[in-house]
Amino acid sequence: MSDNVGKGGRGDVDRRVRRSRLAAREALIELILEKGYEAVTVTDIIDRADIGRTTFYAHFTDKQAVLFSNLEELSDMLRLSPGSRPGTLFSFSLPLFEHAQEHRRLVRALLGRRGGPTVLARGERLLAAIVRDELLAALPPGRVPPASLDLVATCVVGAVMALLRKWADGELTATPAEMDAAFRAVVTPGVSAMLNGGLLRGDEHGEVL
Amino acid sequence: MSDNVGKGGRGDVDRRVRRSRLAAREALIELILEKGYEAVTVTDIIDRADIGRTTFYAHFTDKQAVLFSNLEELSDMLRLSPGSRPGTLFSFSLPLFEHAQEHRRLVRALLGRRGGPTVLARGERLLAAIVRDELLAALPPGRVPPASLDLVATCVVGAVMALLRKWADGELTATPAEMDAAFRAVVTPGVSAMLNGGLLRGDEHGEVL
DNA sequence: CATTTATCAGAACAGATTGTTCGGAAACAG
DNA sequence: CTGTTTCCGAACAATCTGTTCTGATAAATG
Repeated sequence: MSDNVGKGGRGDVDRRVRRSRLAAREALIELILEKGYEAVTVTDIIDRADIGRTTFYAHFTDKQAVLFSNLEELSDMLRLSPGSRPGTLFSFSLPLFEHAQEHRRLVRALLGRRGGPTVLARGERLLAAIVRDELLAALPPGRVPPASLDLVATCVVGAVMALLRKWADGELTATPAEMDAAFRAVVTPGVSAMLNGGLLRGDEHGEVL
Repeated sequence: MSDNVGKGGRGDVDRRVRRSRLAAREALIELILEKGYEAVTVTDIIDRADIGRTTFYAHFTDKQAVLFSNLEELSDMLRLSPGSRPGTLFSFSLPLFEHAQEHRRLVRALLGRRGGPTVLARGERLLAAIVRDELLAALPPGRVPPASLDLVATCVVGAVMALLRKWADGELTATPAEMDAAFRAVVTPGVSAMLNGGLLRGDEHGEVL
């Protein structure tokens, strides 16, 4: 059950299996976009995918398992091109938004308002790891990582994900370049100041300028 | 049904009604913290709250209705003290985090990982309105609101909500003051630069525009 | 081509959840 | 005390879930 690829371990899965699984995944995406994740039932999926109930439960344990199966496709997308021009913070941003546009349909189903919360959480964790690494890498050599590094990373991830979500839902019309520019303009000055200069002396939350 | 307070419109609701509704709300919170929102069933609620099935559906249409009923308590909490010392951006931040700590249990149930996504969306909208107003107010007189104001507001809201969520889930241990400081340190420099200086000319690595 | 093997469909199933309806008991208000 | 409102308990149809059968069918193998 669940996700076993089969005996060979290779990509040489039975053609029927591939067909059934793919049908279920695509059916779920369509249905999410139509009704929202919560409202989709297993019965809906097998009806739309035109597969038997038995077949479904032979490959997936849950509705959620199908979702995760789809998520891998998306997470492969995220794990691309670190780019990493060395003086540039958050170089993942632009490629991320660009690829999101190419796979907009999928992104919308998974990350959008109609998508499930679990996927969002997983996406956040994924991105958080990337951001954390970049922050550590961008730290001037010799500096100890500030205690508030987690806080900063959380802010950054939150900002990116918020942009991505609102864009996927159509509440935001912007090109990838615009979103990248806005994100970077908001976040980069503060972050690099913290990395190079003092971390966060309370600057007694008074005048911020 | 649903949410009518009664004839008087005052707080003079029947004691039995008050009792039943409160019992349902508190039961839901407990159950969310135990099992997560999705897993909670109406049967669970009425069992825990010790009210009849009929009674439940007499007061709430849905599981979600109970959730929203709880949300009002929280949203009242957010709609406090604009503070608004006039040169200070995002003055809502510290009070927000402080009040979140006071009502941590509620915040965790509603906004945390085990909470429902709908509430989160509503909370975001609420916060987005506040942020938008503050951005417009902080704009130097005469300047036209940049086209990317929505993008910026989205980033800011995303950062705050991300902090709040991770903190509620216990994945982040920080005092309200620390969270406020981190949030402000990350976001404020970039935002005020955009408001006062040029909007988003892509400071090097972008050539956006 | 024939055989063996694994996958598939269809139906039927128990269990759980939802939202509704009924009659009678209890709490409330005047 | 009397009439009204709310509550409870039970029972209900409808839906969804996850499992289990049996027979059909497609694929891999010799």
